[in-house]
Amino acid sequence: MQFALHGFHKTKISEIVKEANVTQPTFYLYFKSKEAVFQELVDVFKEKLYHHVAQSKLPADVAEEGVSERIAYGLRAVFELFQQNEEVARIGFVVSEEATTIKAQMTAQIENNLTEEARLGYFHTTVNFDVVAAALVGAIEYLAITKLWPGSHTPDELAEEITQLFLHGLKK
Amino acid sequence: MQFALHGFHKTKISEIVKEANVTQPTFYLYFKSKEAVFQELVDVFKEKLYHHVAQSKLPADVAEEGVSERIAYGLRAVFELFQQNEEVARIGFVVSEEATTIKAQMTAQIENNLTEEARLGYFHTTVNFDVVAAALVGAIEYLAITKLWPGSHTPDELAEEITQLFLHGLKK
Amino acid sequence: MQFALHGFHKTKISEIVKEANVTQPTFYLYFKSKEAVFQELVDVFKEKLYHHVAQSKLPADVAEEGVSERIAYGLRAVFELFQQNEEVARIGFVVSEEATTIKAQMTAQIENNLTEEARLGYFHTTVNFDVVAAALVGAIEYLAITKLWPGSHTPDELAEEITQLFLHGLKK
Amino acid sequence: MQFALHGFHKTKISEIVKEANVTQPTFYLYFKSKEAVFQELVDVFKEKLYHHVAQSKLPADVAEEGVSERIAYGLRAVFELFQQNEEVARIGFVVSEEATTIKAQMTAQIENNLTEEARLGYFHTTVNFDVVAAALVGAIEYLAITKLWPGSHTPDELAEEITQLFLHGLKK
DNA sequence: CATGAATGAGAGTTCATTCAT
DNA sequence: GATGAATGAACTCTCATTCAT
Repeated sequence: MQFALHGFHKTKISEIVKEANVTQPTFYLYFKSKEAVFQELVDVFKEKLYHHVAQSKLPADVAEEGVSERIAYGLRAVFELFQQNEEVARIGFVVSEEATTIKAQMTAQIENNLTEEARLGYFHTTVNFDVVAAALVGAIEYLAITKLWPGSHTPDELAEEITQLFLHGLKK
Repeated sequence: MQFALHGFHKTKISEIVKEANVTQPTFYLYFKSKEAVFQELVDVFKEKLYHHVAQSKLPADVAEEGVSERIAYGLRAVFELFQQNEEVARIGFVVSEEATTIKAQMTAQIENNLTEEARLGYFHTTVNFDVVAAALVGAIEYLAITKLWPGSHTPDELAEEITQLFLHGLKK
Repeated sequence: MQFALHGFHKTKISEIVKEANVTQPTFYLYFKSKEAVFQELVDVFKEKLYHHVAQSKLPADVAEEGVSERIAYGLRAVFELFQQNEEVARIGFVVSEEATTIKAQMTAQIENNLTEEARLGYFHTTVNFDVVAAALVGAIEYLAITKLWPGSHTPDELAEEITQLFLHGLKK
Repeated sequence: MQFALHGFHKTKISEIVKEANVTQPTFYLYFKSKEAVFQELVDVFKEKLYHHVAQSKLPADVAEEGVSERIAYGLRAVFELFQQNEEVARIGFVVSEEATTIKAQMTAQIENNLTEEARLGYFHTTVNFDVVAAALVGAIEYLAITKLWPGSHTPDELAEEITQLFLHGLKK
């Protein structure tokens, strides 16, 4: 899909329809406008993302030793969603203007989770969780772009690495 | 600057000149083309970034206990650069097409530094440094956008938090 | 065609399309650019001219009394080409910048022919054939403009007159 | 002078003033408009041409054997004018729109002279003098462009060649 | 007298969008 | 339901021309 590759402005209707082997008027038979298709794609992603995130919560009574697993699980789920819906994720998470909002929401949710878990005593509290959450979201985005979508790393690998890093750090 | 806010395509010469209270031909008195101004801004940022990064390297003979300091120092330097050159950084690091390349180079450099330091025995080697480096760059970008530029956090705070996080992790 | 009348610069797309009763974008539906259309017209003329000139050569074994005929034939062919393709000829031979080159090539070819024929002893050799060739090309151009295209003279008449003049001169 | 090289439309005021080492407002101190300068140059040429032509008439009682001389003399005078005033001649005789009119007038004058001389019995009357006159004017223009201004031939050489050609032709 | 700085008017071009068929 | 053909509106850019100083 052209939008995912070139963003909104560089994507021309003429190219979209050429790729789809239809004519321009046909496009307007199915979509109200260029903006509308784009928005629809963003909405599809949002739908998927929210549905996914809602389902990816592990039960609340996870034991201490399960925290790492829980985090890895959630990350893997996100990366898998991104992998299986690359185009739509690229649009909704990277190139659209709404991406800002979407990422903000995701950040808030992560911050919540972390705070909750910290309250349960799993983490030390020398860092601010809003910063950590933002760092995580930024990391996820850039890893998707540079490691996941090019195919050099699997969701599993990335989830493991990031979990390890964010839980234990680099220091020996 | 309009470019920093809206990117290249949504930024119209007509808006730029309206903001500057001049007419369109005046723009072309000072700049060769829309593309040229944009590229010049990107170049200015690149220049600053490379110069900065080159200077922010601590001496190689830093003692073990200095590693944390070294990393915090480097991060603070980057965040300060971003803060003092918000517009140009936004353009060069976020909205330009060259941003991809610029971030890739920065990632490579960070990976190098980390690998070197790991060889000196400062870090454990259970994570891949290319992933860590990418995670760091992604984190930096998103923290700049959501915490630094809105003004809620200082370069110092962000550098401290991120150093803490990346060195020691969240786990108690 | 506006180009033939006003040349490249004074011809505006807005006028072309007004003449054709369409809007400006329609122009770009059929032509790549203003420059491209113009060049295409020049190329069409060049193609025609070269093809014509190549074909208008009489056999080499023409008898002495045939030389006059040969020249008249060649001239008539050129004038006919100009008459039947007035617009394109005007563009390619008169108003385009490439016209200089095109006329230079034609001059060279005529010079060749004359030199060859002189070597066969048909002409006296008290004139330089490069000057004669240039004179002929200049004459052809200006006669086309002032006598042929306005319709006051036919290709045949012009060819006869010029042949007569260039072979025998005015002197009694 | 830029006009002579590039014609009216491709010549920019900005280039003219750069060449003259003055600023654009200064230009408008001395000339009313771009068009006005151009027209002034054309007028200068016209003035020179008419003055010249008026003076270049040999006495009417020239003897038979003087006709050739008379023609050569007139041609040489024209070529000399063109050589000594290349820029202005290029403008007035080649690139301006008025050139058409100027050449037409010159053609008419030449036709007159020829007709007169023919009436005196110097020429045979198997050619139409309007065609001959046009051919001569066309030849003069193109010879000036290709032989005189590039410097390969002198006015004298060109005048001799053309006189020879137009009086006696090529035929042995 | 000369100029630095600016502009009105208009050029070519592009693109999302829509009729008539 | 689908399209060939067309367009309104907007864009970047240029250039002859003119103020305020």
